[in-house]
Amino acid sequence: MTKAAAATPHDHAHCIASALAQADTLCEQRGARLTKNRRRVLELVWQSHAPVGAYELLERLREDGLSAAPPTVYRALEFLMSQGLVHRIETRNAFVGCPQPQHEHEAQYLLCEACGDAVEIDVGGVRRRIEALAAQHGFTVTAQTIEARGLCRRCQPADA
Amino acid sequence: MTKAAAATPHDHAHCIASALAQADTLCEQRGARLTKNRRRVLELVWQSHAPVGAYELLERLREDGLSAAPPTVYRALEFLMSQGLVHRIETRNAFVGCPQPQHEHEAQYLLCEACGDAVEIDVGGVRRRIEALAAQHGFTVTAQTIEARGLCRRCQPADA
DNA sequence: TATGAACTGTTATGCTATAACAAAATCGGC
DNA sequence: GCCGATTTTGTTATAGCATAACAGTTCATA
Ligand SMILES: [Zn+2]
Ligand SMILES: [Zn+2]
Ligand SMILES: [Zn+2]
Ligand SMILES: [Zn+2]
Repeated sequence: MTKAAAATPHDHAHCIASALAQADTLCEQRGARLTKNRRRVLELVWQSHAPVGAYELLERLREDGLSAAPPTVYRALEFLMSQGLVHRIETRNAFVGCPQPQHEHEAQYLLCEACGDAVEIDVGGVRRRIEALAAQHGFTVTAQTIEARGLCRRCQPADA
Repeated sequence: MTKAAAATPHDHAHCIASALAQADTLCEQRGARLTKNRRRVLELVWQSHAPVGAYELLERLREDGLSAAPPTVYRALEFLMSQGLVHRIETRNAFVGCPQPQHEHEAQYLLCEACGDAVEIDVGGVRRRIEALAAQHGFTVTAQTIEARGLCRRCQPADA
């Protein structure tokens, strides 16, 4: 790990297992093919709650002894994102698993600059507010990126 | 130009002149050194309202006959951003001039996917809403990136 | 004009992402 | 099961974005 451990201690094995199980179910339902590679990349993405770069995933794949090149990873990520199983963190050029892949959505994120964790949130109405204001400019919104950086609960300075 | 012309026809020469004049004044006031290179990069950034990549700026600098390498551009951009004269568009790895550099602020952007233009907006209260929700998660926000993509007024499909 | 601080030049390198094409696996109809 | 069409994967090469490191220059000011 290049970053500190996950901000919130918890049964992370459960996070991983749950994410993979959901992915299996969803892809089954949708007739999408969660192939071995794709599933493995998803599992690697879920190794932590901190977004992970494509080339770090590539290293992990290679540690498996697999033959892998950048397109291997990027294709898998493209598929996983198309299925809503993974989101891209624009301000980090990195990827993180989605805990709520059942319903399609764009995620909003809190990104801890100390431990690296990404927390997906839903700031109710914010997207609609932005769409409404955009409309006043004659602008039709099709996608939004909302990412906040700062310090998570566990990484607050001690004098808080 | 690699993109279509600016979405809104207007006296863009005025945009450029105004931006440079404001930059001169602000840097003067602040004792910041708006050197020749930095001023030239700012002028180049302002050639359009569409965010421009660092390497495109580099090309333009070289067309001036100047010796320039990537750090030349990135250093200038770093300075201009530190002075609030330029904002970075995360979802495009590109940079755009700020029309309101007097007061320090983080910008929110509408990005047209057709003509490339970036419109800086202020969605009142959205940042505070996000900060408030973050606080509920024990999260202290220090910076936010809010970028919406879609179609600007002039780029709407004809059947609208 | 000496001196330190800020800025710039230059070379090299690292990280992120995709193009292009060949090979293999998978699926559906026969 | 076999075959052609489609999808996925392998492989090589390259494009695009950003910074490290160090040397040289300019600038403010004492
Ligand atoms: Zn977990
Ligand atoms: Zn943290
Ligand atoms: Zn203009
Ligand atoms: Zn447009």
